[in-house]
Amino acid sequence: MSRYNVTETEAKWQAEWERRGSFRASEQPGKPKYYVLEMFPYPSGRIHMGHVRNYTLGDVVARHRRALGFNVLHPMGWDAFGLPAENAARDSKIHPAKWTYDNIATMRAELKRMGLSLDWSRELATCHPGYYQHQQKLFLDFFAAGLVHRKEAFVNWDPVDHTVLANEQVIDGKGWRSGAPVEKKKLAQWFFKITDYADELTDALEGLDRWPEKVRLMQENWIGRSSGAEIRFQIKGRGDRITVFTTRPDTIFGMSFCAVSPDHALADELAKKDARLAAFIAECRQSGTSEAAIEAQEKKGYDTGLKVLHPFIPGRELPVYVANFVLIEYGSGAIFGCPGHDQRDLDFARKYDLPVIPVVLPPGEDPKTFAIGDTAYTETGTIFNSDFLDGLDIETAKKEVGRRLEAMQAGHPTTVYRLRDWLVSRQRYWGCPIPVIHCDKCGVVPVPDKDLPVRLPDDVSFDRPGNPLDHHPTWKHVDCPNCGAKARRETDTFDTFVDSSWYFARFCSPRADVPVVREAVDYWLSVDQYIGGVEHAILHLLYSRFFMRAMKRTGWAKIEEPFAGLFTQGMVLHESYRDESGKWLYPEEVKKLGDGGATTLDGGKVTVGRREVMSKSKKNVIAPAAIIDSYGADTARLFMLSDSPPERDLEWTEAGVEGAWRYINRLWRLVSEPPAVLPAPGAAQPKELSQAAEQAWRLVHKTIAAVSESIDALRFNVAVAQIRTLSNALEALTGKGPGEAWVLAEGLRILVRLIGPMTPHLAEEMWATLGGSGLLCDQPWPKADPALIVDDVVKVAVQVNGKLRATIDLPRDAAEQAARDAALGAPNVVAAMAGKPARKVIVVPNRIVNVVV
RNA sequence: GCCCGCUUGGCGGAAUGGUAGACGCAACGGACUUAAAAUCCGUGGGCCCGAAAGGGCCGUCCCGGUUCAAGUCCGGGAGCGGGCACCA
Repeated sequence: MSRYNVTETEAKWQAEWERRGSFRASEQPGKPKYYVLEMFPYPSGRIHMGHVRNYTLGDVVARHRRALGFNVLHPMGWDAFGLPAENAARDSKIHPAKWTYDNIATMRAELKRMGLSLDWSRELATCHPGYYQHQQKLFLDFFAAGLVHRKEAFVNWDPVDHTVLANEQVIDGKGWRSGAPVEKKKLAQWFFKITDYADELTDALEGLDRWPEKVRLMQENWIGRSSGAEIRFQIKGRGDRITVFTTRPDTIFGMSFCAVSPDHALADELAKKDARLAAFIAECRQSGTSEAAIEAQEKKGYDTGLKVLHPFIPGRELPVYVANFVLIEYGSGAIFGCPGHDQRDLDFARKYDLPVIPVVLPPGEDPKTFAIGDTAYTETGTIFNSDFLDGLDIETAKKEVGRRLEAMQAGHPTTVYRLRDWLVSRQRYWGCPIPVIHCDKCGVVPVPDKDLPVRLPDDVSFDRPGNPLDHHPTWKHVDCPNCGAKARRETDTFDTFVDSSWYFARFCSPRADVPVVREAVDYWLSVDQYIGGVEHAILHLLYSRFFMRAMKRTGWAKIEEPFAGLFTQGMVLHESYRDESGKWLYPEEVKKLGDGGATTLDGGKVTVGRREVMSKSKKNVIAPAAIIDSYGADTARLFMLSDSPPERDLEWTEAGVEGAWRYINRLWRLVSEPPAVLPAPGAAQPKELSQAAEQAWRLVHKTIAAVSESIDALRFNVAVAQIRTLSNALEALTGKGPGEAWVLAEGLRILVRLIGPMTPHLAEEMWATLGGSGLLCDQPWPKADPALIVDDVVKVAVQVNGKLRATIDLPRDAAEQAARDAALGAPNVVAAMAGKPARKVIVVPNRIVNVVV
């Protein structure tokens, strides 16, 4: 028996595809294009199962679209800048570039063994000057267009490591590596003005109808548009005002205090003359920003002694506090407090004994007796205790207050956003240098285009904490391009999210000496199907949407939305194992028992943990390379596609892999050792088909239709099930009856094309064995014969009072009367009706008859 | 706290409001084999009646509703998971 030789076969076809350049893409005006993209990997060292799943999903789409006649672009690259390379440099004395390029070489080789239909000629790495020089150019264009600014901002500062930390790197208020309490420090940083697009980025979400609803919602919440009013309160005895943002201007008559953030300019000013206030502010800055810290933290305030005047109540003065719960980043960094209708304000008012005046009356409450207890009232109601607002509903009152504030020039309706400008400066070496120069005379001077790229120096050391670019003896010292005086290079590099915000555009013209070639991006973009993990639902996908708009503004593209279709795949899970001492064990270090338990290889006790995301720390990882070594890429691909719907998490199981492996061998046996001699391609269809052959032939066509639909909807697990149903039926053909050998041969030739996107190597091999000409990957997608996908006789269910009582055979599209008569004549139906007359009979053609008695 | 999603056999999962459990995994019974692996055939939601053929009742997290008909639609609740979070 000829066993399927995976290793040889897969290598053979991979070489053949590469030799022919089967998946090279080029612009072909007039041909419909299709751009399939999976989120490019970070070169961490090895390919992991998450990658395998991601790229397999994308490859099915790419190969299917190719077969449908689309001009497909399916590229691959490397998100190659980032911190792990610097850590490796520090810990193992390997240069970040070497570490990164070595990893890329390893991972590229691993990826190539998966048989992906990628255009490798377009490969790019973001750490290559050939990529990042164009990023620098884009930055300069954005800068010139006013989309970039430099400003002082509070950042997380690690006083031990001497570096800024991202929010994600602050755990419980402490630096993730040093463990030192993080300080909020004001530093000059570079920002992209993503907030300029806050409205547009929100509004355009609605048009992204091929994005998951969930991701659109997350982005909407993240941008956090909320409308309300700005109110400017006059400070008593001073010329200036405090500007406050509120979503509840209707509760203005319930106001009992004003509060500003400890980081507010007014607090700063007052602290200069008030040591106790200065101490209070310092204390506020100390305390952590973590969830737990906030939860535990009490509302605290410091009475500045200042008073503000109520805009609508002459003579009413209200105290001004500096309060720890007011955020400088949101709104104007100041609030008015209405304790009756805001829980935080209520907590604060109770602590400092401030008045609580209810101004929204819940429906059915008596205005004379209604009072606020420990819970602020935030629901709907009627305004009272509020002069000219009395009796109005909340929405009307908001409008009225807005109108009056405007008339008094004391405020106006406005919209604020949770979204903040994107801080892109990082005090890191392994990133794209920000191409500006600081000159004492000229200020910030952009690096002239002719001096690009600003290259990273190779000779850096990592033996000191902080930014190696800053420590470099010569790199930062340059002459001002403007005045020629001694000046200093910017030593910050870009956040790596900048690199990934436009790589999909660079893929359209990856070797161009400009960031992108307009004809190429105009032809290929937007990405028709983008596939990746949901963990990028906000940052990467939002930044890319901003970048596309910025590129349009600067003339590099004509569209706003980079990704027309988005699919977020589930994660790959595996059981975890621990031995008696609690040490994590790799799956290959345990022996599985039949009852779901496990032992160590020498019989020791093992605790089987729940299935969770594969992670190195828990050792519940399976190396893709090992799976490909023993089962081949097609097996891994088939298992991942068939076991779970792609959007859900997938549990990796040895048994499931075995199942996929068995199926591949079974298909191969059917093709290599068919039960009868198979007619060559093109043989005419026999005039007569046995009943079995006829049925199988109909199933072939039904399967074409069903699989096409399933793949189109990315329901690959269903597509695989449908193909298996077909192969089960073809397998049952003996090849002896009239036409059976022909149906078997033609059915297999179609089956091979249907499974081609999923198990491409096996499909090529079967195609060749079946005498197909050319490569399978160049074959068009099969077409279903509409006449064959409907049966002449259909099974119709018969219900009595909604309960199934019989199944009857009827000619397709039988007349209603005929269906009714047949249904009422079925013995079980007669019995179930127990002699009662049918009150009503519902006939759904070709499906069901329901008799109501 | 706010927002969102999910819940179907032992397991992964199928099912345009129309025969719940396709397809597979694990399991069990059998064939082949000295034996095992591989392979092949068969059984498979629960309970009940029947020797069998077959039939009955219950069943898609819980409670209620709409409908001739609900896993699917609507209202309420529980559990699990995710996102955001002192956002005024």
